[in-house]
Amino acid sequence: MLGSPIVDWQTKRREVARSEILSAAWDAARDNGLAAITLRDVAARVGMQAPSLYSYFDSKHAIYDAMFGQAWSEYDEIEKELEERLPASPRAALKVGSRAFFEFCVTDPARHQLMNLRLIPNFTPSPESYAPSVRVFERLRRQLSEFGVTEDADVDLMTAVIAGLIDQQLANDPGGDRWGRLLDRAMDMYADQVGLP
Amino acid sequence: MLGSPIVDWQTKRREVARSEILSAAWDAARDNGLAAITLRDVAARVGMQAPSLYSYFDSKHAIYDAMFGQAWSEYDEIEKELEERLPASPRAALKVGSRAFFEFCVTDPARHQLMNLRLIPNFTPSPESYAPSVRVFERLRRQLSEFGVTEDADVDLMTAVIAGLIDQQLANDPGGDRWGRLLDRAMDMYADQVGLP
DNA sequence: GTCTATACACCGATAGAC
DNA sequence: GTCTATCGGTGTATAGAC
Repeated sequence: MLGSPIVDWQTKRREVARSEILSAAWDAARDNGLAAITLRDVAARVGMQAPSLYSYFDSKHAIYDAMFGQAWSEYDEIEKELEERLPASPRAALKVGSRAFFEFCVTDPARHQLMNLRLIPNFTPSPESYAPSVRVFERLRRQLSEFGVTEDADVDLMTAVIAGLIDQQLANDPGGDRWGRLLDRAMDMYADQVGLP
Repeated sequence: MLGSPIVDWQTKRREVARSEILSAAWDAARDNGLAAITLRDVAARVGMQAPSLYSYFDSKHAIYDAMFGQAWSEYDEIEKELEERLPASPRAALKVGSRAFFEFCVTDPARHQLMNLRLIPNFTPSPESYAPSVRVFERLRRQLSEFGVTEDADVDLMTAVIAGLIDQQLANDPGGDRWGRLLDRAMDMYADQVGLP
């Protein structure tokens, strides 16, 4: 592959810059809220002028899109590692897995809003950015099926219970654990419902 | 009360205008999304110029605030009527009540975002607008306590289950009923958990 | 009192010089 | 690739007509 290193340098340099921009965007989202991100602020955080961002992203939505993919990819990696040391007991595995997702969402509200809610007007993730979230969901389906839970409705009920605890925690007790401490109990409630041992 | 009719005319006229503005704001929210409301658009819908809105509301946030109070007041009225013909059976009552809230939220996503999520940056409802939502929550507490459910954690679990179904329905199957048809089952699951007959 | 006209600072986005 | 200049739009605010 002669000559390809030069392309790699350029590509890598570009990727580094994109990564720095995304990092600045996350900082801005955590500081002022996801919807309150401004290109001027993000640019200033990386020492650029606002229009220069357009050399790396086609639009503000493209930044949101990359952030969406990044967040789900990050959680996908966490779950991939977690999967190898998951308890054999269905209930214990349910509790460990749901706790991981709960903590991931609750520790960064802006990230959760982007991942799980549709609060950016007219923003729909691109297929590439959507892919890692599909991987996470398919892994959940597979894990549940190994415990004998195969009905779509059963999986939907599971996601609803976890999503509800996360949303209530963030909306009504941010920084606390009023709903977080209900998580294990909620998983037992679900396990009873779908007949898990 | 001589002379008071004049005051009433003025007050009523003002209230009518405020009501029309709010109605236009709801239309705009449903058309373009809650966060995408613009004062110029709202004003145009009621045949005004944008600055004229400041004669009726102190700021855009004041409009959101009034919308928040209006939405919860409306649901408070619905529940007040519903309460008189609630089934005696705890499980049936749970299903009827949760269905009412679910439908109210799902039929108007913009309203749900305003009522239950915190997606408008720096917006916190005023005490007056917050009051009707407290009334709704206290009614739920009272109804549950009549069934013997008195623990705060039990009430929190209930709100989380319903909130989760609503959020998943709106985020992943808007316009459908993929999570809506799980509502009765979820209420049975909850009733089992808290030991309701 | 209510409206129109106008202004300000900021936003996302684009054009074009270098 | 990065900059300056600029566009149309936004929330917000005030001055002043009627």
